[in-house]
Amino acid sequence: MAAMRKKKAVKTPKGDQTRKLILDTALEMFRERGYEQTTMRAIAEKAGVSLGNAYYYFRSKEFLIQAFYQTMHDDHVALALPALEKDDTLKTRLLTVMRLKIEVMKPYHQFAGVLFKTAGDPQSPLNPFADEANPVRQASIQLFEKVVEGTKARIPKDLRAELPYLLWVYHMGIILFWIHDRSPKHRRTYRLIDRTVEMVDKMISLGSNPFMRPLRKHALALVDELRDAADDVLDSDDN
Amino acid sequence: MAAMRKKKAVKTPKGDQTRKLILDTALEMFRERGYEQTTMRAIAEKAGVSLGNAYYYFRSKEFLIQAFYQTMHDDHVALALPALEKDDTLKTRLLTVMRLKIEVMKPYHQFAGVLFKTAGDPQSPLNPFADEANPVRQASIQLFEKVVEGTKARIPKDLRAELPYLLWVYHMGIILFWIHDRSPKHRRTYRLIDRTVEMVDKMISLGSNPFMRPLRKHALALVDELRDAADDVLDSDDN
DNA sequence: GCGGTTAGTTGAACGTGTTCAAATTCGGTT
DNA sequence: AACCGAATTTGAACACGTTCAACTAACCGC
Repeated sequence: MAAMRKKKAVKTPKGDQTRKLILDTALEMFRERGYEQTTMRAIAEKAGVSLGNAYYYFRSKEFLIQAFYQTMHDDHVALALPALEKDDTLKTRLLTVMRLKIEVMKPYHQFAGVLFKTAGDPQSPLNPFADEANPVRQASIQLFEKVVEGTKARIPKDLRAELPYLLWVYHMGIILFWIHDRSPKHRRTYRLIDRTVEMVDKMISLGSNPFMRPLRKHALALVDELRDAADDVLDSDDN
Repeated sequence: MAAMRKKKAVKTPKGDQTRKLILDTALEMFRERGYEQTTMRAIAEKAGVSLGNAYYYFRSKEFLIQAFYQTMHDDHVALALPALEKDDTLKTRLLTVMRLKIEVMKPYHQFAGVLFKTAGDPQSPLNPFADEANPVRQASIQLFEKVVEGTKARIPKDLRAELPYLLWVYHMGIILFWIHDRSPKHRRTYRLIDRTVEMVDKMISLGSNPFMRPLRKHALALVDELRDAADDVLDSDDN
């Protein structure tokens, strides 16, 4: 009941500055040496603060990953929103958003392997799938709401309501692929995006057809159930 | 080139015994207290060996997870093979295998959260998706080969060839769901299995239809590409 | 300016995963 | 029975993530 959801320990501009300094330093070192190779001590030293101070702003090393997520998302939105002004079909809008996401994450490719380390652990507070209330996840889904909103395509209400979430899951899948993708310039990922966006677009058209109503209802019910199961895990609080 | 793939350090019956002792102790403690809460020191102490000795048999704590995978798989096969003698349709065979898998893993539900912790990290030698040569994965796919082999259903060659792998991926998805499933007696997972096995069966029938050949080719090509991308990651060796 | 409350900062200490050189045991050979 | 090399076992040492009690700085009402 009385579980607090506050994350930021920042209360003053001074703290904001220190927090940013530590995060920037950490991300820079993650980029250069990877996550495991970067120690909290090294981050603190390079940032010119004490070890304990780093823990004042980031509850654990893993929380730096969440901050990284947040940063990536902010950058992504900053690029995507203006770009979305121009596109109008669902297909082009989705394509734009997906490509920009890869663009934004590019510098962190070798570090990104850890992103999914906690994704499967229901206990982890960083699991983006298991925590309905996770603000990064919320914000991320919101972007896909914008992708859907802006289209004139006729999409049934039930599907339209679920679509942002579905697209978000799809986008997580693409990121998972990208993490493993070693092809030069991530060509494979871009090709996969091209192909799958096409497929997604077709499936939405198909699924919007009145004839598909029963199947669609069935499939959406299944999706709901999957989501419920994942979200039910917020019972246990600490640890 | 000269990368060695040996995992077992066991050369004598004595070693086998100690290895088993350590593994059994570890799994028992994982069951009771979970993975994080169980320290290597505690395992060693309870098993009556030294800390270093545990590391002689298991390169790291994570490798105990792989051994756990292996154990689960062995148990699963031991139950599944006899059961498969009786079933003959693809649907019933798959249903049997899936239910037994959950049955076997049941005692480890709360520990199982860590199973997917490394699943997303391309670097990890434990990632079952990224290591084509992983013997546990091989053996696991083999079981699904048996599921497919035993059916008389007409399945096109190209699909039949890929099907065991596809079913294995499907089964990993179910496990991921099960990990998050907090419903009493895992009812939700069993229901999901019932539903999805039905769907899988229908999709195989559908996909086997000659009319679907172009779409099937297309989809299988995509699957191949996904697999390639995951497997390409075995370039880097140590660390 | 002063006292007090909160924000921010420090570094020592602890627990845990991991490594390693040295010691011990084992199985076979002479 | 003595010996040798390999397999096994040991425990101390190290590095790193994390915690925490104590300290300092900043701010606010008076």
